[in-house]
Amino acid sequence: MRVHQSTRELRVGSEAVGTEQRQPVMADVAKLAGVSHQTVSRVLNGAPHVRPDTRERVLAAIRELDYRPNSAARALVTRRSQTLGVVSFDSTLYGPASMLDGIERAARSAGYFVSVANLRSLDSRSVQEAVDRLRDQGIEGVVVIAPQTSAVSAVARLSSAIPIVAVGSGTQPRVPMVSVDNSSGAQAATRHLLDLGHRTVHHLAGPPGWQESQDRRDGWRRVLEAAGAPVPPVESGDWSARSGYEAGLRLAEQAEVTAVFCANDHMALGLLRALHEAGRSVPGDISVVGFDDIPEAGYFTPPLTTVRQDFSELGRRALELLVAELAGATHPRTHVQIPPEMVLRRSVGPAARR
Amino acid sequence: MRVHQSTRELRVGSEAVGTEQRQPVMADVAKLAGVSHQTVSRVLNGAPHVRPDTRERVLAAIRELDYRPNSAARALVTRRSQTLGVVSFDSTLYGPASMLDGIERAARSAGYFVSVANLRSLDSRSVQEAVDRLRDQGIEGVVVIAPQTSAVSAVARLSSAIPIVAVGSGTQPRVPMVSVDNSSGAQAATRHLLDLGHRTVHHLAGPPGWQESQDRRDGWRRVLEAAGAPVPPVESGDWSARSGYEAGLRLAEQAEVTAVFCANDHMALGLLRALHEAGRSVPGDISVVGFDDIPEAGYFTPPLTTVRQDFSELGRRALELLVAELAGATHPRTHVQIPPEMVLRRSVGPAARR
DNA sequence: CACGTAATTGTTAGCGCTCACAAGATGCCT
DNA sequence: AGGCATCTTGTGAGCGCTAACAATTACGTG
Repeated sequence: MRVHQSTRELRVGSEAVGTEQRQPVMADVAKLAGVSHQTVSRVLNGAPHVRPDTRERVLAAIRELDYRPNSAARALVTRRSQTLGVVSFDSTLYGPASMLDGIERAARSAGYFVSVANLRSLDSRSVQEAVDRLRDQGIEGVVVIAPQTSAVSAVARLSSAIPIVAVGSGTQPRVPMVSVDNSSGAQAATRHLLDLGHRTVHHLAGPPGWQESQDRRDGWRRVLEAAGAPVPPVESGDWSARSGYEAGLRLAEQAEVTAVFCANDHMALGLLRALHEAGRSVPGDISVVGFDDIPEAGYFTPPLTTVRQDFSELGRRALELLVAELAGATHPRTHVQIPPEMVLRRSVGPAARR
Repeated sequence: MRVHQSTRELRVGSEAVGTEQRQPVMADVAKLAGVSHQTVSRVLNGAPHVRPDTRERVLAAIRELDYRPNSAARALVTRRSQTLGVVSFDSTLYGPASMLDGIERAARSAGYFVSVANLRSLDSRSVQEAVDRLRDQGIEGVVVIAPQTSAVSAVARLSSAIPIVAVGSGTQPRVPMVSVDNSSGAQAATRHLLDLGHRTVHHLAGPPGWQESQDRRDGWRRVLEAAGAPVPPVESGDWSARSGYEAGLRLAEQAEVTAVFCANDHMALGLLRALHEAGRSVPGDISVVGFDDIPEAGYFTPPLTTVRQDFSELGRRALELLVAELAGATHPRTHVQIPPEMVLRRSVGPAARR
C-alpha cells in the first residue's frame, strides 16, 4: 500500500473520529444514498432518466451531509467557470457603479458570477492587463465599461481571444456594444433650449478622449448648425463638479451666455455653484441642462433639467449580449443603442429679453 | 486501446493539423523545454532549486506557447481559489461603491480576485443566500459591506463557516469589523455647531435599523446632553436627497431651528433645497452639517460643512483584516475604528441673534 | 578519491468532478 | 413468449495541476 493511498484511506476511515473535518464529496453522498457517484451527478445537473425515488434519496443524502459540489473540479472538467469579468474605469462614479450593479444582477439571474477589476486609467495597457488577469482566473467572457475611446480600441485589439462586450459608449465595429444614444440626447437638450428662444447654447463638454464627450458635443453642434445658430467655443471639464465650477466661472463672465448644456450632472452642479457666486440667476439669466439624471439632480439649486440615461438597463443589456455570445450566437456585431429621455425641471427658462 | 485514450492521443497528435486549437498545457511546455512538467510547475511557483538556465528554458517555452496555467486545476488541488467575495447592499451609493473600489484594489495587490454580490435588502436571508452562493463558487473569504444592524447579526450567525469581515459599521463582538468612528464624527459636528453659539442642534437621522444612524444619533445626543442643551425630536430619512428635502420642509416651519446635523450629505442636499425654497438662508438663518464628504459636497449651495469618512481606506483595511485571517491570524476579533475628519465649508455660521 | 550532503530533476498519485460508454432492468409490440 | 426500444444505473478514464517521494547529479571535504 502506498503512502498516499493509505493517507486517504485513513482520513476516510477516521470519519467517526471527528477531528478530521473533511468536506463531504460526491462519493460520500453516493455511498449514503446507496447509488453511484454518477447518479449523484445526474441529480445535481438535472439529467433525465433518474427514477424519482432515487432522486429523492440522493437529495436527502445531500441535505444530510450538507454537501456542496466543488466548483473547481467541475470547472476543470467542463471548462466552464460560470464566471464573467467586468473591467471598469472608476466604479466610484454613479454611472459605472450603476452599470456594474445592473450587470451583476443580470449575471446572477443568468447563473454567472462576476469578478471585477477596477482601473485607474483606461489606456491600452491597463485594459489589456486587466483582461489578461481575468482570463487567467478562467472567466468565460468580459464586459468592459469603457467610456474612453482609447479603451474601446484597446478592447477591439484583443477581442479575438475571449468574448467581450463593451458598454458605455463608443463606436467600434469590431466589438459588440451597448450604449445610450448620446448624440440624440444632446440634440434633444440643445433643441429644447433653442425652442425656448435662446439665441444659441453654450456647451460644457467632457474630457477629450471620451466617446461620450465627443458624441454629446457632436449632437449639440449639429442642432446648432441645423438651426443656423452660432456655435460658441466649447468649454470642457473632467466630469467633476470642481471642473464644472471652474468652467462656470469663465462662462459667467461672458454676458452673452444665456443657456448652457453640460455633458453631465456633476459638472452642471459645479456650474450652478459658480453662476450663483457670480450673481447670475438660474434660470432667470442663464438656463442649464445636464446629462445623466443622477438621483440628486432634482435637489440641486435649482432642480436640474437633464437628460436621463438608464445605467442599470445599460448594464443589463450588455450582459444579455455577452450571454448570447457565450451561448453561441456567432459574434453578434451588434451595437445596441438605448434612447435617453429628457427630464424637465427648473433650471431652464425662456431666454431673457435683452 | 480504449476510446478515451485514443481520442486524447489523436488530439495531441493532430497538433500540426491546426484545426484543433487546443490550449497548451503544462505538459506541452515541459516537452518543449525538455523537462518534466513538475519542473515547469516549480518555475511557475517560484520553487527553489531550479537551475537558472533550466528556468530560462522553461520561461522561453511558456512565452513561445503563450501558456497560461489553468486556475481550476490549480484550485482543485491546492484548495485555494485566490478569490474573495464581497456582498454589498446598494453599491450604487457613493459609500459602498468606494468601499468596493478600495477592497478590489487591496485584494488585487494581495493576489486575490474579487467576486461581487449586490443585495437589494440586507435581511438575514438575503445575506445568508449571497454568502452561500459565493461559497459554492469556492471563494476563500467574504467581506460584507453591512451598514445595517440586521445584516451584521446575520453575518454573525454564519461566521463560523468561512472567514468573514464586515465593513461599514456596527458592533458585533463575533465578527471582525472595520468602521468609521461615527459617534465621534457626530460629536465633533454637534460640538462645532454648539461652539458657534447655537442654543441646540437638530438632527436629521438615517433610517432605523442602520448602525450608522444609531451611532451618529447617539454621538449627537451625547454632546447635547453634556452641554445641557435641549434635545429636540429627531427627524429621519432614508439617506436620499428626496427624504432630506421632505424633512427639510418640516424643519423649515419651526422657527427655533438654527442648526441641523444631517446623517449624510445627500440628505443635507435635500435639506438645503427645502430650506432655500422656504426662504430660510443657510448659513444666515440656519447652519447645516452633513456626513460623508462626497465629492460634490463642496459645490452645494452653499458648500457643505461635513464630516469626512475615507471609504476606500475602510475597504482597504477590511481587506487587510480578511487576508490576515486567511493567513492564519487566529480570528482577530478586532474592531478597527477609523477616525473621521471635519471639513469646514460655508454652510455653517454663528447663531443668528434673535 | 571515496563519501556524505545539498542541489536539481523526475515519477507517481491523486484533487472531485463530468463525459462516454456499457450493462442491466423494464416495458411494449407482434 | 421473443425481440427490440427505452429507461435507469454503473464503470472507467481523464480534465491539468501540485504534493510527496524517489532518483540523479554536483559539490565539497577529509
